[in-house]
Amino acid sequence: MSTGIVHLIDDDEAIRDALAWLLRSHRIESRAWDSAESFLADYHVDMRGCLILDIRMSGMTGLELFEQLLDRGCAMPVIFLTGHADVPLAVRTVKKGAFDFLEKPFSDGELAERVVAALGLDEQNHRLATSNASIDARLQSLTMREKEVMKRILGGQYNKVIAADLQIAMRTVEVHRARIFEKMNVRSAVELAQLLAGAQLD
Amino acid sequence: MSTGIVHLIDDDEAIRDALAWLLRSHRIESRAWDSAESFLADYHVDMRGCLILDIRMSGMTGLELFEQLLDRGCAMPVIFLTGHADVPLAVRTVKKGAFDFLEKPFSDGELAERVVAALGLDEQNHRLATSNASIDARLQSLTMREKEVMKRILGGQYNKVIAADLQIAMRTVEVHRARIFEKMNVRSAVELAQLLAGAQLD
DNA sequence: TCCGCCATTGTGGATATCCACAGGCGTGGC
DNA sequence: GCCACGCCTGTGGATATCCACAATGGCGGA
Repeated sequence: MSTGIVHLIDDDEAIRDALAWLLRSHRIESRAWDSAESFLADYHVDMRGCLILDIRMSGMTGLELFEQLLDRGCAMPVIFLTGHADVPLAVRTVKKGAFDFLEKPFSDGELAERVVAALGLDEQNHRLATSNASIDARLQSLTMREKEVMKRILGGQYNKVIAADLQIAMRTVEVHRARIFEKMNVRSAVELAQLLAGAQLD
Repeated sequence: MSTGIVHLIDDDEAIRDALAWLLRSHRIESRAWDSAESFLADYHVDMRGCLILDIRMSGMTGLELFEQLLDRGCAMPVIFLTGHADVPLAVRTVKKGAFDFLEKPFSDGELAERVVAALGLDEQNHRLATSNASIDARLQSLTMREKEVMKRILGGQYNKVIAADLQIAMRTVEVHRARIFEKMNVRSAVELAQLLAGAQLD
């Protein structure tokens, strides 16, 4: 069960109503916004779901909104609606990370299918982000010295070598190592390497 | 210095000549093919460079060629040329991995810029593939038992636990472990984990 | 001034690993 | 029949790690 909804952003009320109705008939919850500005005013990075953007709106365009969202670290998938065939624009936008482009007119089923896929991707991104945030928090809890030791542990160095490298006693390295494993919630250097390898951190 | 060239695939001789001339004026080497079929007949997975495909050709189309190449594990970037604005098609193809779409008419500089970027990506992909192939070869050299032991080493298990798990002596695990490290060219479990984490294997 | 935390160093001892050497059994290929 | 290889087990011993406990000094905040 997804906790995301579809954000409908279009300055044309008739379009918003039609889209909301269409999605409702597929049991998909949505929220309508009459401008990019009003959406941005309420936007926060923890928002879930996906966006349906008309590419051309008065005021801030769909593209400008998309750029803003990228800048703010938004991970929600974005589906563009366009009535004008502009291949270079579509290609450029998709390569920048837009989820999809839909050219009007399109069938109800087609839109619903894309939306379902987009919400699925949002769910997946959310799980990944949650996992990464947990790992990142653990990393933030390490002291500077612990980070220096951890870097060398991950480089495959023995405690004796780390001690020589940092000009401290091997016993000190042993203490740091134990603290690092405790804070990162792992039991060995291998587990630590695997944990960080599976994460995509900032 | 890239060892890749630009493969020009178009059934229109005038287009091929014009493109070749344009690229030559930018000191970019190219090879022309008058059909998708003729290119495929000569294609092999070790080919380097990038492709410029006209999307509509008599016989096998550019799209059909692209699908064939994906099936054959081709990693060379593909730039599509099209005279017809078809947003859904362009979006679908780019999401499948096409490097770019260029709509006619386009400027010389624009094409050259895309080609240079595509050749750069090919270079990067090649380095990655070479590294992965080396790692894969080392993995292939492991015996079945060694693979079983390695899996558990990477899972963070101690030798004593692996021994109990596989119903063999701990000394046996020690021997396998040493052989694994020798074949994979690492000195510790951490190095092994890092090696495999950095690789994208089949 | 006191307290908590970080960084450091140490003792003692158990467990895990690495290295070298040695040998047996089963299987498949020549 | 012989040989090579994989898998297995073992001895001996050195090195690396983990765990528990203990202590000191510096620093920053209350």
